[in-house]
Amino acid sequence: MKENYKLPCNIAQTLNIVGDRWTLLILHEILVGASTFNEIKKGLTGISSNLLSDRLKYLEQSELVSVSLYSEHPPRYSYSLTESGKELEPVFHSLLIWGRNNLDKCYKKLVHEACNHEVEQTFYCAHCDTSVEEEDLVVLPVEEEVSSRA
Amino acid sequence: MKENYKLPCNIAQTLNIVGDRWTLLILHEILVGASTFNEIKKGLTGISSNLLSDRLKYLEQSELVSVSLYSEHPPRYSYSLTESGKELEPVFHSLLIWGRNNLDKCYKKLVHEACNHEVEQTFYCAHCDTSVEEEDLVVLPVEEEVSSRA
DNA sequence: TCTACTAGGTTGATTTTTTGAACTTAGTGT
DNA sequence: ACACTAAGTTCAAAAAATCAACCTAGTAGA
Repeated sequence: MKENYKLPCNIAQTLNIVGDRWTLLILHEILVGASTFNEIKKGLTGISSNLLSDRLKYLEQSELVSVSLYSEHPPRYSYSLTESGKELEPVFHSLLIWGRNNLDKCYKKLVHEACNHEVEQTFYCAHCDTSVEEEDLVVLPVEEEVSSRA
Repeated sequence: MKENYKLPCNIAQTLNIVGDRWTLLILHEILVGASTFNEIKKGLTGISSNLLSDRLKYLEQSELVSVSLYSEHPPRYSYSLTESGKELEPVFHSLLIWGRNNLDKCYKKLVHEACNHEVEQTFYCAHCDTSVEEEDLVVLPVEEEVSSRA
């Protein structure tokens, strides 16, 4: 396995998997419905076949994408996201919202289906059953889960 | 300006700014407190001086980072995030949470400071004053804001 | 049957990015 | 005077991405 960033940080390690050029966009394309090689390629103007092919292989190996052969003769493949892949949705949403608020030209917005109004991101603490603001969050080291169970 | 991805998509356009190798990690490093060139460089094992220098210039030009000369003689600069830069915090949080749930080896977790329990991401609709689940969200095109004000 | 076309890629050359190491300039500390 | 730090710059080499052409297998039409 390649090891781009050698930093003891979730973000760096996550970016080692999804941070390469085109990778997040490929995953997003599959998330929004593209399922065959050419559908993905058509959705991503400018990507080359060999790169898409390489990335799909890497993503399959990383278990973010699963591939199924839906026709043996001729061979036809269908790409879909695994659970891990689907869990990237909040990442896409946060990038979309950032773009909405900060890009000169933005294309999409994220709305509450029921009322058609735009939403914000927040955090929820299941333990306190309350919503938590950015400023009440802390990033803590994970120490092999010793103390958190005691 | 460079134009990597030519796609009509917030995510692609956002990644045109922050999607280059090392860029998100540089922003994150500044977010968590690094302020001088060498502090940033020390936090990011493996980055080379010229790349860090290039990225900082690009980020300044993109108005995600602001630079101030805090000593004229010798010249010493201090880097900090602009409002746009700080708004990337939810992106970092969502990457951190993804890593927490999906990496083999993870280093950090995001907790509610008051109770020390981990939080989840949700969305909040100000109009309905309610929290909205992933499945009740839709991505809609932004059309020069004609209909949404009427 | 011949031709064109689609899906799903592979191959190889060229170009662009990154890395890596050395060097610079200006000042500090001993 | 000498070593050392901050904040970079310069240039060569290596790695990654782009681009265009090619390939295999099948399908559709004339």
